[in-house]
Amino acid sequence: MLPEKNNLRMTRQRKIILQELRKVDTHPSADEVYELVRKQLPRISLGTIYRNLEVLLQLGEIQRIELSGSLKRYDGNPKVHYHIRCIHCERVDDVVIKPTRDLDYQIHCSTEYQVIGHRLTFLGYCRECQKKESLPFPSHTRQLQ
Amino acid sequence: MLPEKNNLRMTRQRKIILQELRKVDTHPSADEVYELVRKQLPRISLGTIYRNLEVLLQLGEIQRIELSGSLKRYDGNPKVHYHIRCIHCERVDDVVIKPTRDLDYQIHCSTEYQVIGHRLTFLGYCRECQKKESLPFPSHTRQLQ
DNA sequence: GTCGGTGCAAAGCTTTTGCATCTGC
DNA sequence: GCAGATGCAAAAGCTTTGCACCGAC
Repeated sequence: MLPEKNNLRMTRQRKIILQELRKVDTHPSADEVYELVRKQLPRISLGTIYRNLEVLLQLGEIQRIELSGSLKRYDGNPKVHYHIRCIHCERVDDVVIKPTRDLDYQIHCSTEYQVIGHRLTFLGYCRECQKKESLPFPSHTRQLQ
Repeated sequence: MLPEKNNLRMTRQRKIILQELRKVDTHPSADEVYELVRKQLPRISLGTIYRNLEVLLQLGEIQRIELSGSLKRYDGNPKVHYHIRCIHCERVDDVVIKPTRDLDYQIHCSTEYQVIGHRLTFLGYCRECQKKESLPFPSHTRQLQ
């Protein structure tokens, strides 16, 4: 869905924010998007970043990942897919398995909710963090934050 | 796992916070826990709530749900289970299907992550919100925040 | 020309933290 | 009595918002 269809304008700022998000696979936070976009538009404000991320989200052009500790992360890939997050360094990667809607139907039947979809995020330690000595807790107490 | 095992003390505050969380199934936010506990301990501070929620989380006595818009919600049920969230009123309910670890193994094999577990949250409209006229967006543009 | 968008700065909210005092054990 | 915990208040994020000006269509 394109901005023009909703009385929205495709400004330079909006275009470059989307462009940068499509370019990376690091699932950046709003502040990281700000830093990326600032290389091309040094005078852009963080408020503009937030406002445009919200617009692009509502248009379905991007996704928001909300399981990452304190801040939200954005994903330039609008297609439904799953993520895996390192609970040590907070890095987020895409997961390659194919999403299913079977579960949604199952839940629709067992609750009174009108189910729209689901979010599935795996948690674990990434390759780099597995090598580190200083993992915060022994395995039996590891919390799935 | 009990506080005593970790050089931690079972203070009145900590005990009542856990008690209140076990009592409700509404997945309250930190501020809502504060309001619940204040009925019994009017002089407790919000800082104490946050510190204790963090301790109880690390002990595995409670869980934290982080998909709920701006603020985090807490669940007094420490067992692994899934949630469903209303994307209109932000209410969170438990889902009755049995969790599986098959997926974790599958992901472990297809990524370089050491997988610890997963979080699965369904999104939709609760019974009350389905009745409301003013749903924010037509169905084809509904975003899975 | 219009009205949506921007930059800037201030405000808003949630969460964390420093510190003196208190209290479980 | 000691170390962990608390209450209070201030600070620290992240995010939103008011407003005057700008620029896409």
